[in-house]
Amino acid sequence: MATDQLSKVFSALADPTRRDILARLGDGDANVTELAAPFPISLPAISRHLKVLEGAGLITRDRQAQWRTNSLRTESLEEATTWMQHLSHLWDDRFSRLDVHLSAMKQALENTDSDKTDIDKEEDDD
Amino acid sequence: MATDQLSKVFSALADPTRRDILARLGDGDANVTELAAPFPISLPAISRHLKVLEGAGLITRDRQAQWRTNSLRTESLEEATTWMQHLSHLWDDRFSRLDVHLSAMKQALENTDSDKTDIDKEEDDD
DNA sequence: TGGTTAATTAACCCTTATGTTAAATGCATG
DNA sequence: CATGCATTTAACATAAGGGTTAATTAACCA
Repeated sequence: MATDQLSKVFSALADPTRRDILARLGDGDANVTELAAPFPISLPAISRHLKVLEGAGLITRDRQAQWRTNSLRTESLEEATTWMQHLSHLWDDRFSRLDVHLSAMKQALENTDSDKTDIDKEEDDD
Repeated sequence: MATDQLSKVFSALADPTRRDILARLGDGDANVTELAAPFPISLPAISRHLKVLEGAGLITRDRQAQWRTNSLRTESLEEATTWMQHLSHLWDDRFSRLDVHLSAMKQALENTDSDKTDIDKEEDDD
């Protein structure tokens, strides 16, 4: 199993179901049953996915009554993003061909941060 | 196995050895033996890691003679970074709404003598 | 052709991941 | 206190991941 946090984060993000869950949480907190609804897999499976996300620091969970509210937490995500950008920049520094592409992409994102649709479009639920 | 590209990328990044390899490639192209050198694992293991990285589109490989030059390729990395940033922004957007609420509450708390960080999460959000 | 070097593939082992169903836990309430 | 609802844990099956050593492929060179 992944021992370091970065490995945990990437490992957590490697599953489309978990990415879908995160995207949904980006839209607002939700409990387990609500999160499970759109998926064809069992509740225990979702419960375990949530545990993985929590272990990666990507969500926090709050027991309220018999419900457990799940909330997005972006610190870990940012840590991972930073790592990736650092790598991109290493490469850019050597060849600086992708630099324009990257900057444009970043800028585009910053300009449209209220665009809250279709994060995860590859939908791999079999 | 991960079928979609994004899953493959994150899955590839979930392994510290593979991340180390990528970081090293950020410093310049290298062949398999060179890449394997710093690691305590066998050459076939490294070879397989490289295959995973290639499958995720994170490196390209070029057979030159009996050597295989491995090069970083950042497009996939950027795709993944974009996904993560998008998610972060979704959350930031939501959080900034919450922030107003928090500031108000903080102020209220400062007016009283309480030091508690007992902050309501927004519950009925949509 | 045969030898050397670089890298991969094959066959195997063990651990982890992901799913299932059934049982258990936690909590609210009649 | 029994019942119901939300969620987790247990026990299990199976697939995938990552490592090993041994054998194989590929390219170069004498």
